[in-house]
Amino acid sequence: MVGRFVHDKLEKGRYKLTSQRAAVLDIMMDNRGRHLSADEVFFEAKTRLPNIGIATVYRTLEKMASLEILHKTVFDQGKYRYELCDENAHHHHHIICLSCNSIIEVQDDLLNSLEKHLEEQGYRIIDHELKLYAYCPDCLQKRRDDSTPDVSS
Amino acid sequence: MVGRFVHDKLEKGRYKLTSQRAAVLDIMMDNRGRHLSADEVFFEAKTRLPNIGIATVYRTLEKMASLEILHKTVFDQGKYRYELCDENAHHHHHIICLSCNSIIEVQDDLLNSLEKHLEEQGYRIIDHELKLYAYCPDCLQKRRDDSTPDVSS
DNA sequence: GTTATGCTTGATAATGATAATCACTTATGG
DNA sequence: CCATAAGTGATTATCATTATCAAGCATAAC
Ligand SMILES: [Zn+2]
Ligand SMILES: [Zn+2]
Ligand SMILES: [Zn+2]
Ligand SMILES: [Zn+2]
Repeated sequence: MVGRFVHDKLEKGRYKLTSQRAAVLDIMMDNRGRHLSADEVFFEAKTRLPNIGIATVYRTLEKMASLEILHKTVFDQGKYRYELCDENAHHHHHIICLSCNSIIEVQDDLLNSLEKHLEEQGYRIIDHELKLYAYCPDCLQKRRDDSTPDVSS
Repeated sequence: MVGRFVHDKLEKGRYKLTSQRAAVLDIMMDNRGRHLSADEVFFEAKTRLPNIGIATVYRTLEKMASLEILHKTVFDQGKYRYELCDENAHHHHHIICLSCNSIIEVQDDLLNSLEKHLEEQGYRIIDHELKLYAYCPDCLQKRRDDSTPDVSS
């Protein structure tokens, strides 16, 4: 079920689409919008291919990242997380809730003016990664509820 | 040689300024603008306190980060890096050169409009971290020099 | 002083994510 | 079929960080 997008990139690298690689890619596509770690992918992959080895998962994730099929990043530390690349050029950014640790994606791209400023100073900007640390609306609401004693009890 | 800034934060946490902690802080102050890993700090600390243990360095860096004396982040992965916090509230951002891996600091803060936009959506933004990946002017110049054959030889 | 209490330290072991190794299997092309 | 290379699973190695633990050193009571 891999799309042309992924197919082309694999062929360009002359890599075979084995069942293991297909399983990993399927998992990533089934979890679009989430950011999975290698062990999470491995756990899910075991349910589809019980004999798959953890090393293959690591190798596949690494390879797909080098082909720019997956984007590799680190939110917390000591652990990489992967997600499907945006097919259309520019990637997105992330808000990480300081309370529930949920990761919300931001599509706004108001960084162009900053990039332009720096290009004028002689840099050639290739990519950027923005992480905003915040409290999400849900958590803020929950906090309000908690501090408002329930009158009915 | 620790400033009032650091002193106050230590006292607030009721922590003693031992010779080991002072050594680590001195190293961080002597390397203002750089981003040191635990082993780099340990190596330098050994020249000042030959008996200092690696565990103490880790503990001290961790403690100083929790007191917001040091800022802890990860540029490459699998390794934390530390730097002194900006005393005046808002922190800075980083440009990482894709060629020489140098880290250049950016003071511009053109992210306010994005933050404002998100606050309107119900988020409470606390902090952000921006990493720009680029080629620095030096590396771009070097590349130009290399591709221009030397006529005089 | 002596003693008790708790913070701090250094050495070392444990942990945990990822990378490397290696023997075995599976395409693929002649 | 045979040769070559790619891919896999199991296992080990690596490396940064954390946990453990006994000893050292304060500070404050006794
Ligand atoms: Zn939240
Ligand atoms: Zn994302
Ligand atoms: Zn450079
Ligand atoms: Zn910095």
